[in-house]
Amino acid sequence: MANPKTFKTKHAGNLPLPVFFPDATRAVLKTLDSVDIENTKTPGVLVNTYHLIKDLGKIILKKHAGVAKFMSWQGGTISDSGGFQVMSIAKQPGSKGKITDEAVTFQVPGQPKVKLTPEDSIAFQMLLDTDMVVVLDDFTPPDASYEYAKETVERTLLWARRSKDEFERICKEKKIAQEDKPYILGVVQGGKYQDLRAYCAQELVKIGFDGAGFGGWPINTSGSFDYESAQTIKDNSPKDYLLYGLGIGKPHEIVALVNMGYHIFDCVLPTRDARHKRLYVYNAKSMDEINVQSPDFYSYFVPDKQKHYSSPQAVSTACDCHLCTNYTASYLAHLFRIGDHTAARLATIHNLRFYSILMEKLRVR
RNA sequence: GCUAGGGUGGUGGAGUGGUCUAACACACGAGACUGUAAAUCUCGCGCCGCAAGGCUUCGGGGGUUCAAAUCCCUCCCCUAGCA
Repeated sequence: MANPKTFKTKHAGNLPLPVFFPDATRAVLKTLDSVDIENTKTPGVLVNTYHLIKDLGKIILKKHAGVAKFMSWQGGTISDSGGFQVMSIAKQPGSKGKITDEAVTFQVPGQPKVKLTPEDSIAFQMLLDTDMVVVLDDFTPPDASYEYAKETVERTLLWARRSKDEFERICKEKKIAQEDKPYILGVVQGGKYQDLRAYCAQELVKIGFDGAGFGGWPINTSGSFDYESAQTIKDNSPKDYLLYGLGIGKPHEIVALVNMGYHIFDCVLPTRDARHKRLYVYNAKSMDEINVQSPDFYSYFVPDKQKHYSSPQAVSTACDCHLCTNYTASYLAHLFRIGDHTAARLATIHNLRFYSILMEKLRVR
């Protein structure tokens, strides 16, 4: 039982770990197409069960042999279960969403009501034909009481067992060979309560998964990153487990978790920040000088500032992305100021390349 | 030169006697964003001050009034039309 070194994919072979998969929630990475994503040396993307079940539907998917082919994507894919939407939609104050042991119901005004059971989520993810499927989980809110956190853990475990059963049932029904099965990930809830985290992780191991996800909100109520829970999950997982920081995170947080032994990450930050005019830049003059283990290895660069209006420099000389090799910071500032969508595209490309460089640097340790 | 309409903050533009540092918007500045209901949201934006608060503004000058961006006189400037 050795530490995993690669992530097996259907379309891109074995990807060296660790990996960061940005979020193409609705089978598109906002502002980019699949060729753009590939050019940022991004190895894979995450898609979302709740959003695709609502927007895409099973019938369309069946004609396209999986979401990767549908979006003409050559890299790896992971599907999220809809577990995050249990928190971001169903548990929002005023939401008409409902969570029971049987299922979660999402209701966003103006959008179709979606009811999702753990079995539905797995079945749809198998239809998406991704390289890793994730069990539906009951998200522990960051401010949850011990009693409520325990309730979410128990429901998460209940759903995990049902998800695993459904997974095996479908694999058998479709006669999927052992080596062709996608990875299936259990998700650890429990919030800040370490005994609940440990219990949840241990029970998931008994059910039998390929890896464990650090679930819930990774930032505690005082605003700092919850490394303690990450460590507890690591300590209660088998050596050969894939460890996945769900929705994580900022570059220095990823570095810390990779150092801890985590392998897989996804996050909206690089793409959303890019659209919000925040670019990540290495504090280095060239790619070779980047040292991601140093405390302040990166900074934010906000192009839409008067001081950059006439800058003839590239955003970063330590970056080989489409933006940095072809355009000046001044031109990017101009595109943002006039509100042209090309600005968001170029910034997104840049931030994705920042993250792919980060993971490259973390691989050659 | 005559006639008419105008001159308000970094910009566009409200306001036509008191509750005006002056709506709203843009621009500018600061911040947030973590398994995407987010190409979004929050805050600031005359000057001094941490704040309470104080001070100064509506082309220039003068006047009327308890009170003027708002009314009157005059000068300067802009736009359109006519000479």
